[in-house]
Amino acid sequence: MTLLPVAGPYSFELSTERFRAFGNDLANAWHEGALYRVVGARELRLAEAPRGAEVAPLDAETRPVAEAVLGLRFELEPFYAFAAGDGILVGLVEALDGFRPPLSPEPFETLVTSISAQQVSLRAAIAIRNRLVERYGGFRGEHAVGFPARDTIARLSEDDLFALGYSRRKAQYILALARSDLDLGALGALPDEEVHTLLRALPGIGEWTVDWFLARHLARPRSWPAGDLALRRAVARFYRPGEDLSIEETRAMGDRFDPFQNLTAHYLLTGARTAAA
DNA sequence: TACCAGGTAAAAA
DNA sequence: TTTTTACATGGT
Repeated sequence: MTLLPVAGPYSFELSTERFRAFGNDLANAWHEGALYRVVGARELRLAEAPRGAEVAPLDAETRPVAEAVLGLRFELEPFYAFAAGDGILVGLVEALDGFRPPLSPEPFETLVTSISAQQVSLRAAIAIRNRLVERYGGFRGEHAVGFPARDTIARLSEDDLFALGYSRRKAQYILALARSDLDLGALGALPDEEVHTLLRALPGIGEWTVDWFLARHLARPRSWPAGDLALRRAVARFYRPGEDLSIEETRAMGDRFDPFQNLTAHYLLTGARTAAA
């Protein structure tokens, strides 16, 4: 299946950069110019279509997933207008023209992925998480494997997860999340603050994890993961070269990007990775 | 070989 | 209340 993005600024190359930056992700697999992801019992293939090419419409189950992982839910024009008034951002949006941050379409997967990434490098996190997907995943496509279902994980033991390379603490966090009675799908109807309150009641889910959940799953425009080490460094690189920014300093920096903190964070991170501007 | 990497909770001070 | 420590792995 091939998909041509909707109208408006869009760069397939930049918007999918994240899926190539930290090693291959079994649940969001990149292979020869296309992104593969399992939806239900099918494998979705997302690639850039030639201009004017005939594109088969997606069904109601796959379309929202495709739009999420391709970043199509973000509108760039208002952000670009805002960025024109910031001497640093104006260079970033020019260098990254058409970049729309991909969203993580499934809430349970989003949180397990974040727990996997706590404290360790993203390459280490992907390696460990890939073993979870390989061992307990759902439908196996040609390139991608469906992320393990919440109830599949709920039935595992701490030792099962420890054997994959998770710390015992993280194994407990993942089991507690899977077994909790929280309706993760209902969080999207709540304001940012209530999502924070509900998720942070779970062990192992702190401010950073919820900030990224709001940013990358719920696409909340004002989410600003000030505790994120890579974001702190990216902010410093572009706005305070040579300095190290504390979490508090980084949080304070977020105010100047209101109400585009989420897009700004993604442009700074991707800009730092791709040596833009 | 060390040390660091897109945190969090619990212990210690 | 604030600071320090343990955590397991992958990459350099």
